[in-house]
This record gives sequence, structure tokens and C-alpha cells, in this order.
Amino acid sequence: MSRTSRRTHRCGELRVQHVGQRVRLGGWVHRRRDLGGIVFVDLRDRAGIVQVAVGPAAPEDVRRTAGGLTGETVVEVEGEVVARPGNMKNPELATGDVEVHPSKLTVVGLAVTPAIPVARAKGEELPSEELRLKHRHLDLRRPEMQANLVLRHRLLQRARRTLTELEFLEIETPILTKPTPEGARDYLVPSRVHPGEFYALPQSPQIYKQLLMVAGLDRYFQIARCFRDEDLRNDRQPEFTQIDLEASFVGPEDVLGFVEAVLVALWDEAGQQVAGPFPRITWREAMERYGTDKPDLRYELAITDWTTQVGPLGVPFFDAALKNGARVRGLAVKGGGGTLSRKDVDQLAETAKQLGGSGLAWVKRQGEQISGSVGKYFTADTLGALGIGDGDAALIAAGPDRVTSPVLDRVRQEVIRRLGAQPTATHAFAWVVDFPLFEPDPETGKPVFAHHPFTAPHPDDLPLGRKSPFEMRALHYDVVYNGNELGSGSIRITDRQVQYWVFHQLGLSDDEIAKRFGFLIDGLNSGAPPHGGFAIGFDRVVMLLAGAASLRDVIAFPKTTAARALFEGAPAPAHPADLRALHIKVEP
RNA sequence: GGGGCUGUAGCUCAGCUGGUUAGAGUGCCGGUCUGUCACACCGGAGGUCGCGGGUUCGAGCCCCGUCAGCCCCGCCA
Repeated sequence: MSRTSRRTHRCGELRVQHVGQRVRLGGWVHRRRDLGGIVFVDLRDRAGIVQVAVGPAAPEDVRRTAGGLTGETVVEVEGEVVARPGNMKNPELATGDVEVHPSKLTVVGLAVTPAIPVARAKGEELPSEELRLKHRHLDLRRPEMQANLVLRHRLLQRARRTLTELEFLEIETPILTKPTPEGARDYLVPSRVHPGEFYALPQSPQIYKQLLMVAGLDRYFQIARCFRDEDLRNDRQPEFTQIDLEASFVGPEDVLGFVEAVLVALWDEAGQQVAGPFPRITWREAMERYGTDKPDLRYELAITDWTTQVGPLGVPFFDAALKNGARVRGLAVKGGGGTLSRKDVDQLAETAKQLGGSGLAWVKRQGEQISGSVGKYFTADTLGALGIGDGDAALIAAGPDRVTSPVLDRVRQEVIRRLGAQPTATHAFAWVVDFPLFEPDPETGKPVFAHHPFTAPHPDDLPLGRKSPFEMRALHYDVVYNGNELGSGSIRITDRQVQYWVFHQLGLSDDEIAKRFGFLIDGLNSGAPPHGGFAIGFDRVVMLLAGAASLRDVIAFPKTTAARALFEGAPAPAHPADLRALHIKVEP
């Protein structure tokens, strides 16, 4: 199927079976080796690289053209596929058993010297990320980048197939939509027809997919582009892709089952065998044992509460922190007494400080010797009570959980990295369940929703609502893989009374509810089936399965951390005439 | 919004305690070469040391500011 009117094969497809055939190829000059009497041209296309050998027997014009080829020029070649003699085979090349002896060679797309190299020497560093983004068409020629995009394509198709087989319907929802009252900042699009009014790009198709359930479509999915105007990270882009799904007449088990089916299929597509059901961990346990709601469960190392054991020892570092009913928690690092150097520990303490904590205390036990920043307060017995044996180390943080959890999470990850700890599993999927429904606003202490305001409260916790809303759990689920959050979802509120109760808890008046969420309330009033759904962060999945270091390596045209597109130069100033038409004045 | 790292030849990097003419590899240009595959060998060109200001007899190096890229915190219902 690679045949077109201008070629018979792709370069990288040629094998021994093609020997003797006349072929026509098109591709880019990857490298050229001119030995004088014979010129070798490595010709590259999407499928790979094949060697074209232009020897003394080749026609004069072919030899002349071959002698003058520059890198990255596009040529078309016609010639015979020839088996290479044994000692001239190249086992590092998929096409290495053959080469092409051309009778015609035509330059069809002359290239100037590329700004960044496509063909790199072994071990040569990549060009800077800035240049790779600026000259993206060249960066994307690299086989590694093409492999990432090929994988991305296959994963997309597999997701579509899997959900289609589960009787989900792929339905598109608007890109020009309504600004969201809460949540992330919206990207706004001014309306020309309605002065002073704006569309927003969707942060997710959340409300649309719920309305599709109200409409009776039963099962929906979409490979949905989402937009959030927030600051970027290595694993966060301002526009990103979700595998978004929603289903009717479902409970939590159904939703989790659908998501497991999709993820197992995606991992299978990438050649990784995994199986559901994924283990579950409560949010509370995840925070307690790992200090994060997305724990990397490939490693057993876990946080322990040492408050009762350490409290009576009179350590000033801890006593200062313990005044406000806080806790002492830490990590018992088996063998850490020997393997964690003083430098390691100091750097871990520095990391802890940067996260806003008071720092990290540590104790090492090596034979009779007990050392460390708080070592003099401990004996072998007191350490033994913490599970610190001979040759072990304890890394200890004290304070309120909101400080110690992120610190110990980070320290745990660093310890695992520095010790080169052996994982107990290659693929550690897990569901994080029983998230809180509300969380306190850090400034006012009033309830704000932990997810979105349509997440159903856990039915068992409804009686709690009146007196202790923060104790209420939500029917909300995160799927976590090797310390990465892959997605989240929930059962939605379909009871009008519950929905109003939640909005009231958040401090919204009936007027505000009607104004902001009127169309959803209308939906709930018009016969809403029980429904729930999920969204999988697709870019992140591709990144992990491709083994890529950054989201930018699995997106064809990504943005920089300053949300700029270096290739096309977006954003850019608008023409004054366009601004006038949009009724917009820009203040400098 | 805050913190950190980086910015020197087309590309990747070195550049000592501030010292005279800023280097290497690769790419590029020219030449030799009939079995290379990172071809080899010979020769050559190539620099706004991100930008602006300051300190100094003298700045790639020190100071201040600024821009860009990357990483982190805040933020991301």
C-alpha cells in the first residue's frame, strides 16, 4: 500500500525478498559517503533508511547528481534492489542486507543546510529544545519522533476501536463554548457579532457529555481537545487531548471497568501485558502512606507515623513542630545507613526546605554507632521501635500533614531514585478511591469542591453533610500508574435536591446557580439517567508508553513553558482592523 | 506571581583567579579516494560570547536589568 504513482516502495521496506526487483523510491538524503569512485547515499523516509550505491557502472548523470547531493535534499530514485555481499551487510539497518543500484536519480526538493541536524552522530546530544521547537519540521524528521507519532496514532485507533466495541458513540462537542465560572482560566474568543461577549475554549466537554446522557445517547466518547490557560509543566500543555467518556445507567464498577478495558488495550497496543482489575487504595491511605494522591506503587517504601514513639524523646526539632497537634512522620530506609551518603541526606533536607517545610531530620544506625542530625536523642532501642535496624536510616519530618506529606512524597521518590531501588512490579496501576467531596479553601476555610460540582457524594456519607461536610467522600476516582495520574472520573449527581445542596454548600445562591448552571439544572429536571464518566489524559499515556521524557516529544507541535509556539510564532499581535471588528481595545 | 539552571561558530560543547590573537568535535566549502555505512585523509571559511547598562587599565568570565528555553513552587474545578 505504500505504492503511489511516483514510487513503488518506501525506502525502509526493502528486504532480501525484493532482490532483483526494479523499484522507485522517494526520500531524504540522510547521509552521503563519497569514496570517489563510488558514492553511498542513505535515503530516508517514514519507514526507515536504505543505502543507495552509485558505483562506476551507474549512468554518468546519476553519478554526477549523486556526487553533488547535500543533506536533507529530497530525491527520487529508480533502480534495482541488489543483495549485498556478506561482508558488506549492515546488521544495524533493517534494510542492511540489500542496497539499491540506481539507473535514475533526480533531485525533486533541494535542501539548504539544515539549521539543526537530522542525522546525528552516535551519542551526539540533541539540539536545544528551543531550536527543536523552532525548526519543528526538521526535528520531526528524526526517526525517534516519527516513532512517537506512529505510536500515538496506533493508540488513538485502538482507543476508538475498544470503545466502539463497548458500544460507545463518538460524538463531537463544541470548541466555541461558554466560559466556565470556576476552575482553570479559560482561553477566551471574542465575538464579532456580539460586542463585549466571549466564547471560551472548553477545559473539558464535561457539561456537554452529561447532557448527551440526559439526551439518551447512553454511551459517549470523544478524543477531545481541551484548553486550560494555566502555567505549564513538563507534563502539562495548554492544549491537550483526553479520551473522554460518559455512560448511562452505571455505577462506579461499570465506569472503572470501561476505563480498565481501554487502558489494558492501550498497553497491549504498545506491547505491554497488563490486566485488570487494578488494585484500589483510598485517598486517605495514599496520603498517609505515600504523601500524595498519585503514589508510585512499584516501590514498597512507605511513610510511618512515629509521633507516639518520638514525642517523649525531647528532640527540640520535633517539639517545636508538635505544639500544634502536628505529627512526626518518616521513612525507614532499609540499608540506608550505608547507601545514603551525607551528601545525599543534605540534599534531601534541602529539597524538603524548598517545599516549605522546616526541613528533614535524619538518623543513621551502623553497628553501635548512631549518627545524624537528631542522632544523639536516639538509642538502638528507640530506633528499633521505629523499625530502624542495624544499617538502616530514618528520614523524619514533623509538622502538619499538609507540609509533611508533600515533603515525604518528594523525599521518598528521591530516595528510590538515589538508591536505585528495585521495583516490585513493572506496571503499577491503581485506583485511588474515596476522595473527599469538599476541601477547605486555604484562605477562608470554607468548602470548595475538590473536583467539579457535579461529582456525586458517596451515598453512605449523605447524613454527614449537615455537620461535617469535609468528612464526606465523593464517588470520584483517579487512575494512577507508576506515580502518574492518568485520569479521573466520577458518578455524577442526578438528584436535583443533592445538586442544589452541593451548590449551597459552595456558597452559591439560587440566582447564581440558575445563571451559571441553568442549562445543566434544566437537564436534571427533564429526566436524567444515572450516569458517570471518566477522562484519560491521552498525551501523558503516550509519553509513558513511548518512554518519552516530555509531553513535547509526543505532540507534533507543542507549546513552550511560556505557552508560545516557536514554530509558527503564536501568540502574535492582532491587526488593528481585526481588533476593531471584535470591539477590543488593547491597553499597553 | 516566586525560585533555580542554561544561553560562546550552523549544531553540541570547552574556555583556569578578570589579562594580550576565544578553542574542540561535528556540520559546511574545496581537494584526494571503488565497498563505505558516524567512511578516511588533506586544506579552508565560519564568532553581535542572548540583549542593554555598570564596575575595571582591561569583561566571554564580576554586578544590575532584560529576553528566551528548560525544571520546580504557586496555579491546573
